[in-house]
Amino acid sequence: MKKVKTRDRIVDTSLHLFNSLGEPNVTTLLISDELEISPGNLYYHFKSKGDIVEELFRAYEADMLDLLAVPEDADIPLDQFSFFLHLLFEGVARYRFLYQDLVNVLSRYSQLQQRFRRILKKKTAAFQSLCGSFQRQEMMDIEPEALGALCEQLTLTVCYWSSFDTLSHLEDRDAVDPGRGVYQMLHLLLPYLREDEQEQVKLISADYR
Amino acid sequence: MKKVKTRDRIVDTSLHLFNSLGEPNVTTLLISDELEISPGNLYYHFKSKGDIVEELFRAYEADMLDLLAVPEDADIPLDQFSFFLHLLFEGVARYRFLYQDLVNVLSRYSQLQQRFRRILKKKTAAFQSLCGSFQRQEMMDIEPEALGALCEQLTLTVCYWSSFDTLSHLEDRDAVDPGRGVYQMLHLLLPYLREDEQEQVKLISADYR
DNA sequence: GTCTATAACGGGATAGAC
DNA sequence: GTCTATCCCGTTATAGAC
Repeated sequence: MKKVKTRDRIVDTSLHLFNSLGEPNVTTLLISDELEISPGNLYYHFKSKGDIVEELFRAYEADMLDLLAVPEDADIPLDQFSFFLHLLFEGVARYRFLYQDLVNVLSRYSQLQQRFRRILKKKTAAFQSLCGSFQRQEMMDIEPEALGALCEQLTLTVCYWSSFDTLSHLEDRDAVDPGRGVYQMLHLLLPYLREDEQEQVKLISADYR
Repeated sequence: MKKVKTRDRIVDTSLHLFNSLGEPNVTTLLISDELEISPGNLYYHFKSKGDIVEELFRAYEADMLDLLAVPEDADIPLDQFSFFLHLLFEGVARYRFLYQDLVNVLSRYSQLQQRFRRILKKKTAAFQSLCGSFQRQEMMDIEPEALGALCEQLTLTVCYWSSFDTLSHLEDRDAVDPGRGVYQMLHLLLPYLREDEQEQVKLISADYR
């Protein structure tokens, strides 16, 4: 029964507040209030608000780089792919505050820009390699040009789907369902799959509906 | 040679600054500075910064509602459709500050939320009707479920493409090219079109590449 | 490690002269 | 309509006691 360190509580609470209220709307005072500690105490652990954001970003970055290390020439089956999508959406949803006010956040913490872009590139590259795997397995048939557009579209959707979904369908910003995102992603892929695989994806995606 | 009214200059300059720096980063002082008028003068014309945003939003809303009034049962040819997309992207790009920090902006100017959502719905509905037209003309073949996913995807892309594109490819936030967005949209539609129409879209989209 | 108090700053907005 | 001066407030961050 170890006591949770204050530093860690600050990180957790900040993430939660950032996600539900938007990072710009969360003041250091609000964070310390929520934790029932003094503002001074918060600044003992982090020398600035930016440092909290930085720490959260580092965690996001680590999660993503880990997840996106897709083996270049493995045969990925469709169900494993949809599991991958699921993890991807969960990872993004966990740090959705980054996406909700992207331009603002990246402009105020400019050291994150490059790193963010690097992750974006990795996402597109991962989709390229996954589609490559599908093509080698003869599960997919797509022209090179359409492939480029598709992979960009998949990346866009990973980034923005949850914001879009929240905006257009829900009030409660704390309720996030990665499922609908996965469903949408699978539907992007669908038209380029062979008959059998289309059926398989329809079955998988029915669960996510 | 009529002199441009200060009020209008405030609106124009604000829009420009909002778009290139992000609305939260633009202070009323910066706006008045840029115009070489006093802050007090700005507040003579608008009683708050929010009122400037409100006015800009009203213009965006009017543009969109006008554009999205798609005739329900007309036969829309593909080239007209791509022209429509072009206008749509231009309209969004002109007010892109709204999208760049959407959650933040809508949370601070909450009276815009409903109206924003209404426009979003209209966009999806417009795509539904356009696809309906394509189906009636036997240019398109798509199952009802895939159609729903497609129209949501088109709406998502209209909203976020330009932010995404700027983020992933460009440094200069003032340079916006609606073409790449149109290209991406056409590629979403492509797999559901009949042979002949696919060729036609490929030709159209080649211009936008 | 944690607190209280407060400094320092910036941004939105107003008052009142011209 | 436009200006200058100023107020008010919220937010970040620090100093120094406990």
